[in-house]
Amino acid sequence: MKDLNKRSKIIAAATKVFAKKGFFTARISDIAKEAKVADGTIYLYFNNKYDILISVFEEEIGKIIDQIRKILATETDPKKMLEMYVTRHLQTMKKNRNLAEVIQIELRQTNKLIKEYRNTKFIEYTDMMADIVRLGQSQGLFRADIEPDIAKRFFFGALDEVSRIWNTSAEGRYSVEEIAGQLLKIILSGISAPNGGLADPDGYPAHMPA
Amino acid sequence: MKDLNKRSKIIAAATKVFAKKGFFTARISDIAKEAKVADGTIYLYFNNKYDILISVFEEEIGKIIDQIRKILATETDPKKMLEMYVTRHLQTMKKNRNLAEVIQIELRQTNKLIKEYRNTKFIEYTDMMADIVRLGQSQGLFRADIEPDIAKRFFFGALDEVSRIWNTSAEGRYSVEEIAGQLLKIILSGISAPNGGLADPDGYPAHMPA
DNA sequence: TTACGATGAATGGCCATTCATTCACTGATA
DNA sequence: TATCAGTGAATGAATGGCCATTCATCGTAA
Repeated sequence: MKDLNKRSKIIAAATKVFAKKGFFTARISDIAKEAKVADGTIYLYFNNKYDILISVFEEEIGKIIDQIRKILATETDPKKMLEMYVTRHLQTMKKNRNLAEVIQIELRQTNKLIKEYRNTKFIEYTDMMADIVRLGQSQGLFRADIEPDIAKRFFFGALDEVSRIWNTSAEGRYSVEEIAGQLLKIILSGISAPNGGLADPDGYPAHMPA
Repeated sequence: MKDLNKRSKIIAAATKVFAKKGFFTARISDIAKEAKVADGTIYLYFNNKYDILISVFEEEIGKIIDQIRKILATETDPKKMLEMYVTRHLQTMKKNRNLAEVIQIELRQTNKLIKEYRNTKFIEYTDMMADIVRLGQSQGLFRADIEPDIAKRFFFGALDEVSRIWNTSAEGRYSVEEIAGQLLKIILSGISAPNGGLADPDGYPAHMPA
């Protein structure tokens, strides 16, 4: 039987190598060397280079989804949930820079390479955020004139860009907690209902979906 | 004299091709064909493939910077300025999908390829946003406990992710105006001072830079 | 002895880059 | 006006290097 453990060893190695060199400049032989495995061995576990990338991505995002699901289950307050999501995301990306980079690459390149591939895992992940927003809205805690499906993109983009910076520049000026705190301030006061969810004194018209 | 016009023709072609195929899968011959020029001609104007990418990026970002500078000069209210920045950015990216994609690629790949390259144009662009935030803070309009240098990343990330979606999925559900409006709601109520910039009733501690 | 995972050298294709050659234009000469 | 070098841009076929993928072979566990 093929060694399941070896598969994860390769995935771990690939994550590292992709992060460091980027998908295209990474060589299969780099991954093989990092995993302490022969080049050919990789093809016993994966169809081709793209397949490795996708596997890395899905596996890792899957892990995060599970973790965050578990955490969110312990909470019912949407504001707290948002806080948990953001904090957890940033913590994970900080701890695992490589993963953060692979997400960046994958998100922006794969759909050009493999058109058939619909990134369900990623959608699942960001939809969790949209669901939290919806929950908050139904409780009158979040403003009703925000579209959850736009908000989720917005928030994910913000989180992603922040962790991109960690990896790119050596900007260690701010701690995870500090950044998470700042983002949460903006997000929470950005979507909170002005006065508990009744009228909107700022005069923003409520959004009407078509 | 070398034809200056030809240089821009190549840049335009490269923008298109990079956007469609991504930097790495784009072939020089693709760009040449798109620009209606021989392969070799490209090397009369650029040193190599990366050079084309960087030139595309700087040229295009440069244009946006000039435009936004001009627009901002007509305004003194930081809230309005923020609004202009966001709207303009989204409009530009919507009108020129290719540019949006090139920015994505460039931002996430080049620094792996060419370590010497410090992306000053991009920094200049996002710093404009940080400056607006600072201005608003000095006038007591924006909350003082937001770090402009974190906020700028956050906002840029959000904008960028939103325009990524335009290009990736065929999500034409929302109009530019609608999305800009939503983002502005979140951003503005996210950083506005709770009560005109005096005390902070929400109990957020003011941020103290180290 | 068999079966099967692992190996890594060899293959083949791709494509950035080069460069010998062509082309187009200028202006000097008669 | 016709002819002829001289100049430098433009061309695109050929080169060379790189690297994903393959597969003949090896080692080993049952």
